[in-house]
Amino acid sequence: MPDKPALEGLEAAWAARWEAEGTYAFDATAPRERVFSIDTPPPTVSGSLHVGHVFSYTHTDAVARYQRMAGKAVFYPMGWDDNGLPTERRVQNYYGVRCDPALPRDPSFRPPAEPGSQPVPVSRPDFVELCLALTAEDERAFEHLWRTLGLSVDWHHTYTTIGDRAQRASQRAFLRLLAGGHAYQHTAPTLWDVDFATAVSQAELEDRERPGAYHRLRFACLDGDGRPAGDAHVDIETTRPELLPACVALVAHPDDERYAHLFGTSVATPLFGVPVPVVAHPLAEPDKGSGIAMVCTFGDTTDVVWWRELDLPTRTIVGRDGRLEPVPWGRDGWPSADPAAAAAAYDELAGRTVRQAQTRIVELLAESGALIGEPRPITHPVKFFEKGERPLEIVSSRQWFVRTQPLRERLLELGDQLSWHPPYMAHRYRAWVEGLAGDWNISRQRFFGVPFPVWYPVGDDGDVDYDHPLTPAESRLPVDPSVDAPDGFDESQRGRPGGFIGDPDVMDTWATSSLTPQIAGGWEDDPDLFARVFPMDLRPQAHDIIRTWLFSTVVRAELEHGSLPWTDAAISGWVLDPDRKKMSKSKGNVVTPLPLLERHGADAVRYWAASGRPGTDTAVDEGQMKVGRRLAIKILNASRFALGRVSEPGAAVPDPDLVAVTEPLDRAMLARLATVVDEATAAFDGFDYARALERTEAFFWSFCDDYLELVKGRAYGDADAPGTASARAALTLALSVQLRLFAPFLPFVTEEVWSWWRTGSVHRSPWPTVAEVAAGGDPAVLDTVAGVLAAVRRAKTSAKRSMRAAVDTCTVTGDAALAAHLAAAASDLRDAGGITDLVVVEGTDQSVDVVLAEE
RNA sequence: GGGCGCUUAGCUCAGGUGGUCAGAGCAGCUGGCUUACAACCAGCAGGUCGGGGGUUCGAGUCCCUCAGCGCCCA
Repeated sequence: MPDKPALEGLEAAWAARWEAEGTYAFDATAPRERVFSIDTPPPTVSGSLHVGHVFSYTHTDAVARYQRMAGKAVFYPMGWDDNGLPTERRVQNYYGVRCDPALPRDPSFRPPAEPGSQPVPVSRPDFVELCLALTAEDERAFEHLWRTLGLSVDWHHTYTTIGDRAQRASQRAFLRLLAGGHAYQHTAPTLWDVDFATAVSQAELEDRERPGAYHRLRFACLDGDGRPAGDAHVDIETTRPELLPACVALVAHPDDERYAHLFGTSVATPLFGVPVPVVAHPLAEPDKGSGIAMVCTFGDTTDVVWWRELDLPTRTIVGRDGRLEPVPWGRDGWPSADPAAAAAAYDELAGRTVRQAQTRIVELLAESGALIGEPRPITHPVKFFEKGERPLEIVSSRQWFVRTQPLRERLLELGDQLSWHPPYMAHRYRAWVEGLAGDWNISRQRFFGVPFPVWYPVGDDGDVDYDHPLTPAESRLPVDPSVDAPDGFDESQRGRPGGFIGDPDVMDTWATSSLTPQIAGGWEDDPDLFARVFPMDLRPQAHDIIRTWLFSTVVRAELEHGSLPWTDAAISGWVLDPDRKKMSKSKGNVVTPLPLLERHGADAVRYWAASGRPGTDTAVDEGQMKVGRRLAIKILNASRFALGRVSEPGAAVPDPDLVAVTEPLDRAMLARLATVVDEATAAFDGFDYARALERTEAFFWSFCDDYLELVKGRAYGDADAPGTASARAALTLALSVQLRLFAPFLPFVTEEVWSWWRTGSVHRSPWPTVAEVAAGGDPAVLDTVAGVLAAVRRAKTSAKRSMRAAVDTCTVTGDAALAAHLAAAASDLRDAGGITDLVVVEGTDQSVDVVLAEE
């Protein structure tokens, strides 16, 4: 035991020791019922280190440490999410490169030393190499952070979301979805980000308010023979006049009297003379614009619904590059009353971006007289890719989908079966599942992801047969169809008639990370491990990704295993900046964690994090960290004092012995501690780490302030005296229990103190039980005595005297119970208060009268 | 527009099933070198628990309503 204990250096020393001794190693022989498995969120390693990581991972770590001490073999792996767009973007910016999948691999390729003004095109294999190299570096930075923070993960169980294991699991799961009819390929309206050149799923959407303008366009009514019906016309209002060539119908609400007479008739689009039907649908909003809308393929998601439900034709004009594509007017589903005029008008638009096309078509419409009045500015919600900067387009393209629509009822059931902490988070999931608008698009037109393990035959005529995909045997996985050839073919046949082509796409990042329990748990690769850890016990995550990560993981576990992936979901809040504002890179208020750890110490930062209640957004608060640091120092000092009392210098500290605790005051303290153990245990069982900490801490401070002061004198006494033996046994027990209660929160300082007098790690010692400290004591004894001691202190303070000042007489008035309490601990109270004469008077009122000795 | 959460001392927050629940820490103020700790200790002060209404013998604690803040989804 050091003379002057300190916190400095504990992190490095104990982190190394834990690693060397395998303190947090998972016992892979433990039966399932003794295993507690955690589906650790894999941090996006291409992102910056964020104090939010420290916050939520500390919550999980506290729970993991509790479960381990409670006797569970804790499966706590660490994953790295290196897959996907964030890594691509970081690599592009870091090296100044751009992936061009048309290029072949360049064996002599070296990345530019400095990013130049123009990105250097590189082949897909070379680009992927760069991604792997950079993420490896990022992973080391994260691992350093986690070790400094003291996460009790088993570093022998790590995984990535793009490594071979992840690819094998993702591809195997995909092949099974395909075989089971849960995955299908379809040319369908697809939300498309022009800048990223990729499809986007519903989960990645966000609405943003953008300025726009209603343009009032006049459509001529047609008679039964498709000729203009005199001057009859109908006006619609649209914010996207450039999509007029893609118009396939007008739609109004079925109950809208104004348009009822038009249902079933046709009208002609201005400029292009395309006959389109007027139809009724309840999603048309009578008080929006003129109440009748133009349906285009496709302007927004409502268009998609109308198109599907009303069985309308498809005329898409926006290409994947966000420009208007050529249109064969008068042929192939592009009817027009005057194809030449339509083509002439459209020639003005083709090749332009949607923005440019809008400007031009408004001019054309104005010239033709079809634009009624001036455009009317409005602001309205527009759909964006959450990472994108241009409004999404909806294009028609070939994509892989997972069928989620038929699962909705089952998914709601599963949501009900999952235990949510805090419970109200279940609403987020339910609302999302109930609002699902379509199946899950899992194709992404990107490069750094898990490829679809699929090829397509190329016919002798050179046409690709998408309807009969070629798939590999599971034993071949992982495969990269852009490099590997399908069974029965060789590489020379790639892209040739009679040969094959590989599916060029990669999977949505959620299609991979929705399998984290399977990837981490060794699904099919290590059946023994998998049987012991799956379904897992806990999914910890933040609330913003309930609709993505949590939802998709539930979908995959249901489709592959017919069960929930875990029993409990612990949803953490966000970390806000010190002014309680959401942190974001653009605001520049992101707090990085390492300086905080260096300034205050890991235990102190963990204390702050663990004070944030489950699900509650919490501000970065260095004040709380300072409190945590003081707590850690207090634990050092109080332990040094207690251990210095319980044995002679140099002698071993005796084992805690409840039987030796005979004094009522000592038993009272232990009885109080028993309730703390009870509350902390119950709180942890409900994943409420913050409550467990708060109870433990409150007890500890009163233990130091009152109990330690009260037993000081007795503990210094003759070792053979029963009172001294009782005090020493109680101190030993109380210290042992409190160190273990604090261990999940303050792993470094508790381990340090534990090492002074116990063998083994505090983190592998059993969680304290009520039975350890239940001596049948009456906690009121301690309350009463501490109350009188406080009154004595008050008297000294108000007399501006030192705490050492002697008290001539202390007269306590109270009922019989109070008198009994005082009698049981009178000697300790006199010692602690410096009281010469302690007088107890029985009476109905309660009071403490203190007469100080002369100075 | 719908859903969820929050609104308790200057600040950050606790307050399972309604009855010493009006609390803690920080900040503030006043004292004290007390042989574990001055990176400490002792003490003091501090709020009509967002507004209004209701249920009840009794409501931060349940119900309704209004207001503000935040998030999610349309």
